[in-house]
Amino acid sequence: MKQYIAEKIEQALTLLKQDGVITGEISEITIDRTRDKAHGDFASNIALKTAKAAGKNPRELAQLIIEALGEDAKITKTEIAGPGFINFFVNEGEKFAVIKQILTAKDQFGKSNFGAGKKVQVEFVSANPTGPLHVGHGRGAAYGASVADLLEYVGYQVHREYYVNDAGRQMDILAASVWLRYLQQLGLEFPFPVNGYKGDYIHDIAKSLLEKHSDKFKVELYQLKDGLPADEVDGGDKEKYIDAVITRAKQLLEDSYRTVFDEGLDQILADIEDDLRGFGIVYQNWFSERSLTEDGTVERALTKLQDQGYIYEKDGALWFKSSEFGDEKDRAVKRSNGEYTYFASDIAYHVNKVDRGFDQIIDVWGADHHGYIPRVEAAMTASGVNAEKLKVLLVQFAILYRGGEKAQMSTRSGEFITLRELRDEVGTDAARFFYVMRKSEQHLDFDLDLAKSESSDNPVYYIQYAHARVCSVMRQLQEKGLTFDQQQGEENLVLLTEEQEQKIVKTLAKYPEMILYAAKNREPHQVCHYLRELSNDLHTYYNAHVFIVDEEKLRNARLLLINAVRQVLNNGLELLSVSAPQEM
RNA sequence: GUCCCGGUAGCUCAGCAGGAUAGAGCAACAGAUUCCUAAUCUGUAGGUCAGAGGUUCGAAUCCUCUUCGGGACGCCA
Repeated sequence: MKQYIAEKIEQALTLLKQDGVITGEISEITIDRTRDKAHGDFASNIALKTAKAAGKNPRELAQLIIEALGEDAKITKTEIAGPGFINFFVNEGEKFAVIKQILTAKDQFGKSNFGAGKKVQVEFVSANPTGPLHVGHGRGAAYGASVADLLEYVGYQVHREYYVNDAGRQMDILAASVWLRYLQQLGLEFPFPVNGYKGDYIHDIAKSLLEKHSDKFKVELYQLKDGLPADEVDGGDKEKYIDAVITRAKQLLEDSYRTVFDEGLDQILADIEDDLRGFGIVYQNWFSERSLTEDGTVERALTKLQDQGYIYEKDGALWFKSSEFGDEKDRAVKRSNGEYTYFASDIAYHVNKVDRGFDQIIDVWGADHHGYIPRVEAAMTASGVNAEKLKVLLVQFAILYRGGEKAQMSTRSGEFITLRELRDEVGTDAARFFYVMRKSEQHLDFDLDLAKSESSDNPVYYIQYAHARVCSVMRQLQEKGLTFDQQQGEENLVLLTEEQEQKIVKTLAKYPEMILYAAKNREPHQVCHYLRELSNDLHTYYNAHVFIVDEEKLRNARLLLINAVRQVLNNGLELLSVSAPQEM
């Protein structure tokens, strides 16, 4: 309907332009749903916006537009209001059309082909596989997944990808940590490095390494310790110490180092994948960073930049002239020790993304990485790929609260609370919903007590209960030996004259617009707010009127309406990967 | 110092491709159940939209400055 009115106005304006009434530019046509019923159903400010170009006062122009609109069966009345708004009153029967649309389209209602099949890649989470996902990763996971799902919903071809940082120093630290725990399990006694990974899961990985390979990777204590610098506890540098341990591990283990390394990587990655699947997230691809180095992609990407003169050497390291492309300063791509930096593989990765033919590339990053954006864009531009295809979405931190207190640390291990612990505590539904409830660039206060509570204060329960309530009414109908006659309901929708019914119809009609807006702006929180509103409409209606009335026509019309509500609640919840229970 | 995000009711937040009287939820207070789930609903109260300028017929929304809070500024990832 909104679209329909916009088109009508466009026609009217074209007409006026032909007649020479309007000479200047016509602004974009916007149609708003009115807040006040006295202002009709829809309103447009087009006369206000175009007044200057037309050289007329707004009300005068509005009158001319209305005249040019002509008669229309769907619109019962138009009027000029305030400074020059045009208010539209829509035919009653026309408003109910959405109910039939919902029940015909079912779970397809709200979907569209706005994206026209364009290929979009969404990369999110991409946490280092050095340990289980924690609650800090949860928001990026829920947000990235919802954005991806929204885009798919409106017709994009979406490719979800997890970039696995399976190379680099952090992974070496992991491998060394696993090996040291393995040695300790074999009876070697030595203090664990200050900078090593100390989580319980490291012991588990070491244990399975021991089970699979027995003492194959065992060395004597002197081989391990001799000649190593001091760790922090002994007055040394913890960074230098752990690097020396890594070097020693590689020397002693030789080819077996990779086995130890992969044992840690594979187990943690399997855990992450399982965790995310449990969180309702499935990727199309897990992209290995290591593969970029191994197949020479990184080398080629850097050579290309070098050939164009964007790489230079300083202090034994290689630098990319990102400052020539808008970055604050130049960035290192190869360290003086000969290893590529993370940035080097990221250059290769982003060029690779574009090469794979995506029309749009979306990276979901933590807000603390925002300073990283200019250098990646600089690298893309310097590499001759279109940096405008990249859109980085930043997600602010989520702070967990329990009993009014911050609860970032896990009470048991003293480490960060894992995502899995969170899901166990509040459930996947609540976690998915709470994480996307706020605008992504807004800090999120995640109230664990609220997420767990089975009360109307909890928006998840509130919405799910609205869905269950409709199902419950339908069960009641059956118990009373009555059947729902959809056909008769459709024929009698005009009987829905109560204000709560009118409100529901209005809210239902907004769903597709809301979805499109949310997708275009990558704002899944819009869906949350919408679902709460629709649920509120339903609960209000429920309390004000009985649906299963004796009068058959009215009864079926009402049941039709609440079934439409149930369908839309179901669609919205499904989009957020939150379940829509039949009963609670 | 530079850059990013934020400041809206006591609290948590919507609204910000400019539009008509700034909205929810929680908390507070007052109510509603012989009736489809009270896991619900209704009502009351609550505001210098951080502050100051500017653009505009019109600003919470756009621009500038100030201020407060969070974050980022590595040969880490």
